[in-house]
Amino acid sequence: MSNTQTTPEPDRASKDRLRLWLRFLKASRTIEAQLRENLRVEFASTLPRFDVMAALSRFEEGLKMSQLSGVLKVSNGNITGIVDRLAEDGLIVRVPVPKDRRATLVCMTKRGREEFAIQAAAHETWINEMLVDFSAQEASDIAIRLEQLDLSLQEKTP
Amino acid sequence: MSNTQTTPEPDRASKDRLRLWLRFLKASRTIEAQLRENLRVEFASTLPRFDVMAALSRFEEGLKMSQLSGVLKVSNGNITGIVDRLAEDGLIVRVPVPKDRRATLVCMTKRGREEFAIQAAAHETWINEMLVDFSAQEASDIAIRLEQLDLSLQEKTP
DNA sequence: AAAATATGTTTCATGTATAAAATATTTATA
DNA sequence: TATAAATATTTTATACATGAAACATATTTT
Repeated sequence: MSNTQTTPEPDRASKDRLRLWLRFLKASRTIEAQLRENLRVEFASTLPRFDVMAALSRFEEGLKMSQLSGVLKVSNGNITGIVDRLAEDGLIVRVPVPKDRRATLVCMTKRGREEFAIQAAAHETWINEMLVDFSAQEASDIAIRLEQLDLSLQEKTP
Repeated sequence: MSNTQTTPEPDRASKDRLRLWLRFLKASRTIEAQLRENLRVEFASTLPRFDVMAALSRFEEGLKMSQLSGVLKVSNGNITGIVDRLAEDGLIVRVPVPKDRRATLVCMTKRGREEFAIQAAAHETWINEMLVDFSAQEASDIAIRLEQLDLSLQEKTP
């Protein structure tokens, strides 16, 4: 007999993990696509714009550009354009940082906060409808499992 | 007493589902970012290119542009550019469809198949390492659960 | 204080991504 | 058989997304 213990089992687990990832990716993309569509149709907005507003809404005192890209884990250059457009729309403002003329602080405007409250409520409703098959318990269980996963992934790439 | 049964429980489940989605998205983005980085560094390629090759490798006889965008669930116009570049690199070819001069069939070249085999093996290894915390059983269980989710999502938006 | 270095942001080149309009061709209809 | 409707793809305009280079400003070193 050939490799009865070393090769078959690792290979099996590897295939199952790959399958898990493919399903994971598919579900994630389906939900994201629906959210994008909803944001576009209902609010003439996009997911990146929503993400930036969501991040800012959690920091009343505002965030610097680099903090924003850090929190959202997107590149620095990317944030510039999104912030430009949100500022044009009067939803956020760039405020100079007193002690550091390199940096700018990005804050929500009153209109931005009002607008985001509306969009966030709609967003939660959309998610709730899409994930209605998951009970509160199951949702909570998997969320915890994913949190562990994310922690282990962070350790691998610091 | 006020809403003891109708409001509190649905609200609780809604919050848990939202939390699940946020964790889901975060994990998905972390893994995707790592895959993108790996593809870029190891093969000077990208995830969309890999996706197109993966789709074509499952259809020996090739796919039409519209079938390709259907399988990958991305827009028609998007596929054009990706296929352009893969064709320039000699990994795929556009073949005219005999009976229909509007359509073109996209097929892998021999070089494309060889290259994809290498990349797919590396891809499986990367995923296996990232998801090593999941046993074969757990991976399989969640994969099935996600398959059900995706089915229910397809029903909602046909 | 001048020079080197580090930090914060934007700009640049390139590659996805979308929806909508344009183009080309096929098929159905009148 | 014209012409209308349907199908297949590309083009266009706009918005993300990245990494790298350019800039501006702060901080540290000598």
